[in-house]
Amino acid sequence: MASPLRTYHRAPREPADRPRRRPPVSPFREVDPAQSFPALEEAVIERWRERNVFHESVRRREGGPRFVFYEGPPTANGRPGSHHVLSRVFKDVFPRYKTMRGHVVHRKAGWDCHGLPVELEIERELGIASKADIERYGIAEFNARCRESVFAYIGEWNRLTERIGFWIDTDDAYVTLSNDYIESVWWSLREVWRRGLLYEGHKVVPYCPRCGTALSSHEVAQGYRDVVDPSVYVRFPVRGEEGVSFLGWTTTPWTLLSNAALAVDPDTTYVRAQVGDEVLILAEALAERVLGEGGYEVAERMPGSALVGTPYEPPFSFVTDYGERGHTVLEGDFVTTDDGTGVVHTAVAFGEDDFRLGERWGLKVQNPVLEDGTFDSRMGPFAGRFVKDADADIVDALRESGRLFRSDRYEHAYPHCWRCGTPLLYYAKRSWYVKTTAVREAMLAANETIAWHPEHIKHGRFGDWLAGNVDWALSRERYWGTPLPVWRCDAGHERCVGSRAELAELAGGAAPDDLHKPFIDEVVFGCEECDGEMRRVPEVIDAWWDSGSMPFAQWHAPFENDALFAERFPADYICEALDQTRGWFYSLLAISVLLYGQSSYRTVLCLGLILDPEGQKMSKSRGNVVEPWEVIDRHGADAFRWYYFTSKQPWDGYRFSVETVGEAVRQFMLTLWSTYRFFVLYANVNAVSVDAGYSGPLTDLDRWALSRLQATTATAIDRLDGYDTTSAGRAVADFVEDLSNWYVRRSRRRFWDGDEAAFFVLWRCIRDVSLLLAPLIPFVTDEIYENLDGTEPSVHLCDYPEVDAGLRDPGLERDMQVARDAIELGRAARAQAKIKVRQPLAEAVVVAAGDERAAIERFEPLLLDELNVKRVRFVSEAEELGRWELKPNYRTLGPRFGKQMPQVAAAVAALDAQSAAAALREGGSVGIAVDGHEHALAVDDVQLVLQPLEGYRVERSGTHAVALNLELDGELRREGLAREAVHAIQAARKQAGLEVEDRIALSLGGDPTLLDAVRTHEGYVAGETLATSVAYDGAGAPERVKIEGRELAIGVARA
RNA sequence: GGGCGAUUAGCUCAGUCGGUUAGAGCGCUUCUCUGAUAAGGAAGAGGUCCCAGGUUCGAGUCCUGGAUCGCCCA
Repeated sequence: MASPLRTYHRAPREPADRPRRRPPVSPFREVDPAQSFPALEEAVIERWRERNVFHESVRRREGGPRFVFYEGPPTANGRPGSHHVLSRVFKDVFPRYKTMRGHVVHRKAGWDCHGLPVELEIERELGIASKADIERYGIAEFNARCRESVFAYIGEWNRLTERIGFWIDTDDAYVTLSNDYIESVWWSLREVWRRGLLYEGHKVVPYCPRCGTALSSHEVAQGYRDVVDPSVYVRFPVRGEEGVSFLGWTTTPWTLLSNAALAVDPDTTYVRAQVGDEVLILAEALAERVLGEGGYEVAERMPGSALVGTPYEPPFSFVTDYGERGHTVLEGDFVTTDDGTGVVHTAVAFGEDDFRLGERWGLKVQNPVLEDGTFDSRMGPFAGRFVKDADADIVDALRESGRLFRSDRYEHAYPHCWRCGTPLLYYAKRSWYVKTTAVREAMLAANETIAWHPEHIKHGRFGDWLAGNVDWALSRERYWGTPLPVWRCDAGHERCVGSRAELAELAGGAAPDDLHKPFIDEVVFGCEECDGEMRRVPEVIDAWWDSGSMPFAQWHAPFENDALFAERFPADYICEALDQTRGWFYSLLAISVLLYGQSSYRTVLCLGLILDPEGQKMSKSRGNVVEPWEVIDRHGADAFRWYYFTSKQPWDGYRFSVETVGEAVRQFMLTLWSTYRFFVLYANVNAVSVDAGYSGPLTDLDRWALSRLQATTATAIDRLDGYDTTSAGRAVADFVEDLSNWYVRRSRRRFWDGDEAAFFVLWRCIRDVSLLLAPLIPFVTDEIYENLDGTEPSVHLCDYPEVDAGLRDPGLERDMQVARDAIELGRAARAQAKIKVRQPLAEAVVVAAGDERAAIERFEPLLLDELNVKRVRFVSEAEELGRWELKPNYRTLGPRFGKQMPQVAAAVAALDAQSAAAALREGGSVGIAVDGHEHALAVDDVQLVLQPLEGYRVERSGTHAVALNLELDGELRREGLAREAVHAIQAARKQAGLEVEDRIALSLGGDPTLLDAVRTHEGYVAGETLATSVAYDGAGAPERVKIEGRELAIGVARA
């Protein structure tokens, strides 16, 4: 009797010899299943170098539409970390994508060279710690060392940049320290100056006493830390009134040494509170909080205005001359009753409110603190001490003098120098400002033109920041920076120099070879307005102005390259971490609005922080930093990139470790790789060549895969256009999953048989996936492309796939989904019945009607095979398997009935479900009455849910269900046993160490029922196990297994 | 103290316009399959969708208040 089972082995086909449209792409290079991705990537990099792929990818698009990318310059004086990898791969992916979409994307690298961090590094190297030390050491020498140090790690940066596949032109990088760059920056400042927007002001500024310089607001923003400061309540005795004191409050006791006045709010109610035998004056609203409930009695109430003018005794008397109104109570509009006592201690030189109050009332500015943050010689025992360190002793002194009312600890965020960590002082200083407030409205308008990702930054963090904009504190009293190009004479005449030529002309010679300090300071010239001598002011500028000037300064515009600048302004895309909101994102916007009245970027992607797996920020001090090389060496750059691109929306931050990247490899990269390997393996085994223009017959499964590919392509394009790698990547990953675990699994036999259509479809899908993902994971995709196609020298020189509408078949995709659902139901039914898939069953009963039935019928062979059943029987009515239940479809009925929904639901429940279901499934309608009105419900208005009857092996989902007939006859049983035997023989082959293609002589023995089953299906068994002969004399064969309690002895020998 | 964001299974994350049975992957348990796979398939366990109010016929989703965490600012 002929076996009903097919034999799947065939001899490899001869290579096809018909004409091809393109060169043969087979045989393919063999693929190592245990390929090391890091090693593969190194090889791909080598190939990119040899073929000059990056530059070629740009060159080929010259003349195409332009996509402008600006590189936010990092500083190369430290090692790059995992967070740099994050921003660099996101900077890479969209330029790559746009290039494949036909844009020309020039990518000029840049390095940020100036600034305090660089100076600090040198100070550490030299073992010095103050500006005086630097000047002693020599500014020329110091700056020379800074110049070297900014490129100390450039080799490492370039190595990492190349290794992670960040394509950027590092050979043509802009550097902010070059004379050309500085000159462009000067030009920008001169433009600002000419419009009267660059001014020197005397303001209280956040000041780092260690670095000896003021900080801009966006620098201050970087350095808030939680600290515990003293919180002291101090008596300020009313002069001439024994036992009566104002009660003041401060968290900076060191400023009490220069107390100049007290401030009260004129409209707030104050009280004289009797506490024991003393009287304290403070705001009524705060009395209870400060003095305790019942701890005092109110002796008198008065408005703050009644207190103004009252003289008092200051807490210390080192300096007493604060002018006429010194040490009296003043009116202050900033006084609140939020905390403290409502009586505000004022020290003119420290604090913005204090300073304004002093200006308003003519208080004399006495600043007893030197620029290094220590008290000057007037301050008695505190002279020479750093102010913050003196707090405790000052509190002690107050306690001894009886002035201290209470001392607590107060935890709050206080700004620290973002580089050196020293607590900042708010300190009255002269400083240069750019009047950005003059263009605030223009900045807000420009912000409207920017596409922010995530969107909430636009009107949230960034918009708020712009709305509350203050003038940009531009100057730094430091050494290594772009010199502020302002020259001034003793009479105060000012000249801002906007170019080297202008400077040379003024100085009657050449501009210095190096525009930095100290050389620039040697340039002196005569004043045009008086006979004075013009000397440069000593300051350098905020390095953020440098980086924000890159749109023009990278080209040395406007001195040259005007055309280049014009065509590459503004940027289409920039990307940095979220902390640049007030950094580069701001400096770019502010400067371009000042100079050009528009934003210098159209789209900006903000990236989140890198956290460790516990959600803690990664920092050297915590020791939880993941070094990028660790990840790259272990899992590879593609895995690293893939993790960043697809694990979540990038601005939410990453909980990150080497292991989480490994998970990305296992989940996706290996699936892709083994699908690819499968293709190559069988293409080579069968010597199949693929015709890229194959137009022969295709199965539904083939057309399904190609349709899914088109849908995936459409999604990828749509999402990448929206700067969303996360859903683009996930969509492609879903497709690869379908390809691997459905298309390939369902098509295995066709691949064994060398089926031309199957090879074409799989080839096309994998090749297209390599194109779709090339911007995201540029290495492995290039490897795959190279092997499968190779028309171009690299995948990165290809066009991004377009959607081929002709291959789209949404109906087919829907039908396949229905069939897969039904198969899943059947498998669940098998699992429930505990019947192995190896055991064939006679029948699957499927409840389905209409489109669903058509879909399942279409894929009946799939169903038969997946469920290992002999036939499918459809029943359109469910009576046999269960009962229908009717539920209202809220989605359609809700909008129609609104408030009446509960009545509708009741009416639906009251219907006779079986007859209603029958009517609806035949396309009819059913009527319900609501409030006396008749309404017709169509099939979409209800959900039909099948409730299975007891005692059936039924799995159901919504309107369809699958039941299995579990009855086994002798034939089914024999077939099941034959399959079990094959399973056991395969294991024995493996055990015997045979290769998969080895032919064997098989001898079997043991239980007669088993032998009978094998005899019946001998052809099948022999075919499956590659047996050239089967003997039934193997009672003594070495391998013994039990199949359903019966013994089988197996002997395999290489034939 | 203010602004912005987040909070969904043990973990990492989806969840569309508000629609009534909230999903996936990983991990775990059990079973299964294996002639590509470090794989695949099935079942199971695992959820007060941070809490409390409110709007609504109906809230994970919208509104208000609060909690916790992060960032930014004072």
